[in-house]
Amino acid sequence: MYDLRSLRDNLDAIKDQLGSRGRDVAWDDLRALIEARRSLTVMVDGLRHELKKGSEDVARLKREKQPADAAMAQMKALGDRIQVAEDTLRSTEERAQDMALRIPNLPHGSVPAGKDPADNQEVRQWGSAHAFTFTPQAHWDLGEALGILDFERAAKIAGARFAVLTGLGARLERALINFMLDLHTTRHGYREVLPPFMVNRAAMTGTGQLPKFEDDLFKLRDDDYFLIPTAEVPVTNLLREEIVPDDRIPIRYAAYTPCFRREAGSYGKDTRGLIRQHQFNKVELVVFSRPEDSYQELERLTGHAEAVLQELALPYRVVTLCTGDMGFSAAKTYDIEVWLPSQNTFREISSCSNFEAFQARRAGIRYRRKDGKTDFLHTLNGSGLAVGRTLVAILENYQQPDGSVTIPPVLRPYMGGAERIAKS
RNA sequence: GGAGGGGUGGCUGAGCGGCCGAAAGCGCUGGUCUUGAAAACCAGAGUUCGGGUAACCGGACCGUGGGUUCAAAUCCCACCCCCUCCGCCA
Repeated sequence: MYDLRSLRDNLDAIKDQLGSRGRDVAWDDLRALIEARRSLTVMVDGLRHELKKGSEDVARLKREKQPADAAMAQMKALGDRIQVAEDTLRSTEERAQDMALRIPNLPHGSVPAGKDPADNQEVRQWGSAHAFTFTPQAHWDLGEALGILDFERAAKIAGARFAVLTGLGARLERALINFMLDLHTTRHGYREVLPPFMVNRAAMTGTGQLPKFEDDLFKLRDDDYFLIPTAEVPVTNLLREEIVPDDRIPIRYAAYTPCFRREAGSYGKDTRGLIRQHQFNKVELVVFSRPEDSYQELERLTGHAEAVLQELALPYRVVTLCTGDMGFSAAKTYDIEVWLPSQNTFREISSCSNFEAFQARRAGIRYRRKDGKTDFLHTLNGSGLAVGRTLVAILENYQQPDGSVTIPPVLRPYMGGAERIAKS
């Protein structure tokens, strides 16, 4: 989001630069609201000043045993006027604020223009797809045959887009979580965090899920809590309304959490398998950076996510999302896509974004610069990685002609030494 | 869930409804002193909104939101959070 001050000063420039990303914004209404807020502020401040002075006069008159009734009546009337003006100011400010909260972030200059995933730009590829001597099976067929995935019973106890993992499947999921966290905390310098899986409205607004995307979230009926759609929400909001000393920056957190998404509007997409679930596990990387370092940090962060796939020897590519495919809050996003042989294509397994000061302004995340001034930090995050999709990639890429699955060597210590998953 | 106590500046902690953005101590920053450091002494220092090129001026902020009053950190109400005890509970 933009603060109202810079919106007022740069409204036309912001509107131009947003282009089609800003097509939902009623710019003229917003401009009028911001200007009204400013003039109302001037008025209210003046009236309050008068009231303060008047009240001091009353105090003085009373001290000097002078009659104060006239002054008091005058101040009473002034107070009533202030009340009215303040109410108007408050509602004007709220409306302006609400509009500002619905404006998406400005894409960075290096982001390719475009309207859909077809316009994304491939940055690099790593590894090469295994040449199968047989037709590779989809992970859901493999998993069900191996007795480690159970979608039918998941539907019975919960519904569509849920899965039950059992036996070595459950063990593999847990192994992946531990492997990823260990990698990021010991080799990449992240501090591990285990946050709440439910957050309040303020946190959701801070990272940009609210107010615009409430329909995508699971919400508790009797409390104003939401299930987190990603660890980004609780972890980024860890520093909400704080001013961080310069010497603590950069701050890097790695967090495992389940993620909950309603997937409204995705009917018919990826209906089978683990790719698109209402609940999935993810290890998330979150970085707080000085503004001048944030794009360097984005490259690092992306590299840390890629390292997981390299360790697992899974082929992937990195793409830069175009302006039309980027999320609401991001200034620049790299997607990492893993190779899925059964679909003969790359599928997203990580999304690494620089939000610049967009989230920091919403959440009040600031730091004390060396010159003593406060400034907003830049926030970044990336999946490191989506665990369910990683499990999918392992099942499909490591499958054998007999339907068993080899366990990648780096995971074996986490699997009690097991080397393969076979039908038991 | 029941009973009681409490939420004030980086921290500790004062604050008769009016001259309180808020004492004091600690910590912090600059200076004096010192070969250097410590100590001592002096000075400075919150966040935010608006006006102004600027110096500066004005408003708001004492958990949050309402209310009473000419005037609220101080009084009233609701909510949130923390602590103690009881109940329940992994």
